[in-house]
Amino acid sequence: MLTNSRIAYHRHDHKRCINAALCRARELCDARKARLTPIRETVLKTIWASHRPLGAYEIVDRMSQSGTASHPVLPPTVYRAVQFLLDQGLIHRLSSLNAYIGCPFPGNYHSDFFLICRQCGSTAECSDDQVDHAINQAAVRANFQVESAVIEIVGICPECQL
Amino acid sequence: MLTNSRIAYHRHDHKRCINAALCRARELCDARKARLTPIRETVLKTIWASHRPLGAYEIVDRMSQSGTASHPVLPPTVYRAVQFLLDQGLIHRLSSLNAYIGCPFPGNYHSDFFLICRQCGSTAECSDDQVDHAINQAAVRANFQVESAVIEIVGICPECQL
DNA sequence: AAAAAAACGATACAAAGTAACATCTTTTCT
DNA sequence: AGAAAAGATGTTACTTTGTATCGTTTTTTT
Repeated sequence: MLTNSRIAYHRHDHKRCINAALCRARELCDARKARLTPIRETVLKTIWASHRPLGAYEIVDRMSQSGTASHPVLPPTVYRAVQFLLDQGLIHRLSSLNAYIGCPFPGNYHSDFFLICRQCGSTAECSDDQVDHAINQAAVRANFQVESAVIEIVGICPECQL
Repeated sequence: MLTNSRIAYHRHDHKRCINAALCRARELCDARKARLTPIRETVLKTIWASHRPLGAYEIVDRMSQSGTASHPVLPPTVYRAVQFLLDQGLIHRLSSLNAYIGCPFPGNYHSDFFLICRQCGSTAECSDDQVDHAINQAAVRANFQVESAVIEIVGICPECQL
């Protein structure tokens, strides 16, 4: 099972996470000749800077408040950047929260699901063959051709259980 | 595996589905002393009458157009009825669609996931121990305490594959 | 029949997301 | 380099989805 749950739910130097994510994003976009513009990078950084998934308007607010921009940041700007980041697989959307979270392993193709803490909001991403297999089995029995899946598990993370 | 996929994706007398669902709903609410009022019943019927999940405003529109009501049906009315039906387990919400669908086996406690056809919108509900088990295994390994899950699979249904 | 609780009607509003178009920047082509 | 095309951003206005609030009606309880 591939997961960032060891990190996501426990104390760690989050600045390193952010830096690593930005680095990796630059690498990937470079390789794909996709343009990771300043705005897109800032949106990605803003998302990563939060320990929990951020809604689009939270991103708008945080970017506006950070004061680094001369213009106010407007919704379409953020939604466009978010769409780019989704297309590049650098972030994921959590349907049940209308919110976005950074992908800890972009580039590697993977199916994914999320463990969302109801208490603190911390969210880990997982990729697991067993889960994929079980879903596929069920789909096959229903003669259903799977294309994509939204799997969002809500519960209590290890830290909040203490 | 418990599922209505045999029915949901194929031709059948849908009026019987609707009637059965309404009957079952009355039974359950009766037993629970929950009040299945005319409005709530109409909302449930409207949801069941559609072969695909319905958004709240689609319910508003269909109920308004059906002309049986003297007043126009307003959003809060529908949202309240929807909340009641969700509480009673008579319908489910599909987060990825912002839409609602009737539960084919209310009353029996069951975890559930959905197979949503990208083409025609038909959606089947499934309950499967293998899937539950795989998810739980993954959660245990992350020390995560599962409380609920949103599992929505998108793909192509048997009919639309032909 | 009176009091309490539950449901509903209506207005107004909050939150999430997008269409359209003008402007600016980067890339491409010659 | 300079012109043309493509891509990204700024801005306004709007659509869709979902709620808070409060007054009224209906149902239940006592």
